Amino acid sequence: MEEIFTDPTLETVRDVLKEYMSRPFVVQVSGGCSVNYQGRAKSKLDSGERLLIVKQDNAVLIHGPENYQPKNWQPQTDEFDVFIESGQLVVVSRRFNPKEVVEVRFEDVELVFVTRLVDDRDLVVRGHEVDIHEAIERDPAIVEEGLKIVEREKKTDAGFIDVFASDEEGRLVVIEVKRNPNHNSVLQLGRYVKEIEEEFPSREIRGVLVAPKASESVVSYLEDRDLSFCEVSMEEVIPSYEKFRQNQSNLVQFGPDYSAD
Amino acid sequence: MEEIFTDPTLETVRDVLKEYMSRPFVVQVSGGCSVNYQGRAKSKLDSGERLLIVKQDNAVLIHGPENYQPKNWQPQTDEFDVFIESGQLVVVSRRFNPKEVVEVRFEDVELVFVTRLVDDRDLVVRGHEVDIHEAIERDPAIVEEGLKIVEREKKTDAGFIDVFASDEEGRLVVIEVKRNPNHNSVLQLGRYVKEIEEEFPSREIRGVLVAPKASESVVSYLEDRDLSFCEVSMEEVIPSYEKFRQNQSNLVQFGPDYSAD
DNA sequence: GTCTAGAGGTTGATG
DNA sequence: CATCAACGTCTAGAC
Repeated sequence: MEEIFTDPTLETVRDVLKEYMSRPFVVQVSGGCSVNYQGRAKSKLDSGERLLIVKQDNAVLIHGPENYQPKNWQPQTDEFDVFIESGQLVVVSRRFNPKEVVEVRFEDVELVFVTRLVDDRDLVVRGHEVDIHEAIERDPAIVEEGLKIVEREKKTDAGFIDVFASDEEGRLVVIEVKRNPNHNSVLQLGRYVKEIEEEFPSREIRGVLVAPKASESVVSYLEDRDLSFCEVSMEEVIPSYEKFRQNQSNLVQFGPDYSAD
Repeated sequence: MEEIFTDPTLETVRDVLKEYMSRPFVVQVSGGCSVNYQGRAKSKLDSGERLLIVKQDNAVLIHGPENYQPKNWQPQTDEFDVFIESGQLVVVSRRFNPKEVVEVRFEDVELVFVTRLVDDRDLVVRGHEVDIHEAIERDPAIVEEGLKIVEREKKTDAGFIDVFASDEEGRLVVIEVKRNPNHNSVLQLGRYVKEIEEEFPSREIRGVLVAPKASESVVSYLEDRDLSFCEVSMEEVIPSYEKFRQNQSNLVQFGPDYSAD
C-alpha cells in the first residue's frame, strides 16, 4: 500500500493530498516551499527546499536539510485546507487549542510518497527521573544508611516533595530528585524545606538533592543554604537489563559493545 | 539529483547508505525495523514500520506513523556504521558528547529516497521572551504608566534581573519577564527582590512578573509574596507585520483570515 | 478542559 | 567545554 509520484504537477499533488490526508496514511511531499506560522508566536520561512511530512494522526512536520528539529510543525491538526493559488500549492494546517495555523506554499514538488505504517510497539525508556525515585524506594540506602521513607510525592504549598523521609537520627529529610539539577532545583528544595519547617516546627529538617551529577556551582549553592547533595549513578538506578531485554532475542544486546568507557 | 529505490534488497540499501550517508544528502529509508538507544538513558523499540531520515548534517530521525516527535533520534552523528548481520540491515549512529548510540535494525525496506535539499533561508520567529523585553523598553507604559527603565539585565548574586525600573512614586521595580511563568518564576522574582532590598535598603521595592498569561495558582503565589502580575498581550509585544512581512509579497499575508477570534 | 512537572528534552548564548 | 535560560518547547498525568 504505497504510492510514489516523481515530479508531479501541483494539481496531482493537490489531489493526492486531498485523498490521503486526514486518513491514516503518512504523506510526504518533497519540494520547494515557503512556510508561515501564526499562533502563540509567528514565524516566516522564505522559499527553500524542504520535506513536508503529514503523519497518520495528522501531525505535520516541515523539515529542512539539516537539524534534528523541524523548521515548522503542528503537533496535531484539527482542520486541513489544500488548494492551488497563484501557481502555488497551499497546504494549511489548523489546530484549535492552542489556536495555531501553519501554511505551506509549494512552488514545485519533486516527490510525493504515500504509505501506511503499522507500528503498535511501545518505546521503552529507562533512566528517567522516576527511575531514580523508584530506586530510592527500593533501597533508601542509595541515599544514605538508615534512611526511612515517610512519604512519596508529599504535597506542600510550594508543590510536591519528591521523597519525604527520616534519617538515622530521626531528622526529617526532604529529598528532591533531579536528572539535571540547576539553581532552580536548589531554590525549589529550599522552599520545600521551609514549608516542612513550618509544618514540623519542633523537628530538625534536612534537605537533600539527589541526582546523577551536579555542577560545582549548584553544590556550593546548596551548601550556602545548608542543603546537601547526594550523587547516584545511573547504573544503580536503572534496573538490570533482564527485564529491559525481554522479547529482544533477535537484537544485539546492550552490553560491552556499547559501554566503551 | 535524486534516487529512488522501491522494495530494494538490504544489500542495495546498505550500498546506498554507504554512498550517501556522511555526505550532504538527505537519505530516507522506510521499512520494518527495531531500534535501540543507549546514552544518557536507554531505550528499546521492538519491530515496527518506521521512517528513518538521515539529514545532510548527519542528524538522524526515526519516525513512527504518529506523533510530532520522533521515536528515536540523534541530533548529530560523529560516526556511522552500516552493515548486514543476521539478515538485518544495521545502521549505527554514534555521537561522542554526550556519548550516545542509536542502532536501527531493518528487517525489510519498502523505499529508499535520496535527495539533496537546498535551503539557505533563515526561519524568522517573533513572539519570544526577548520581544517582550524589547516591547517594554520601547514603551514601559505597557507594564504601567509612569514606569521608567533604570537598567536591563541587571546582575545580582541570584542571577540577572530582566528589567530594573522605577515607578511613578519612585519605588524600585524588579521586573521578571516570562513567556510561560510557573512557580519557579515566582521564586526567582522573589529572590531578585530580596537581593535588591539588600542593595538598596532605604528604598521601597516592588516585584512584577510580566507575561502573556499566568495561572491562578501562580498569581496567588505571587500575591502571597507581595509580588504582582502584569499581563501583556502578544499583540502589543510583537512588532507590526510590516517588517515581519518583508520579501513576502507573493505569500498570503497573515491577517483577518487567520485571526478568527 | 487547565495546570504542573519532566524530557535521552534541544538549542543558543555566555564565561 | 561547561553552565544556564528559553522554547511556537512537547507530552503525560492529575485535577
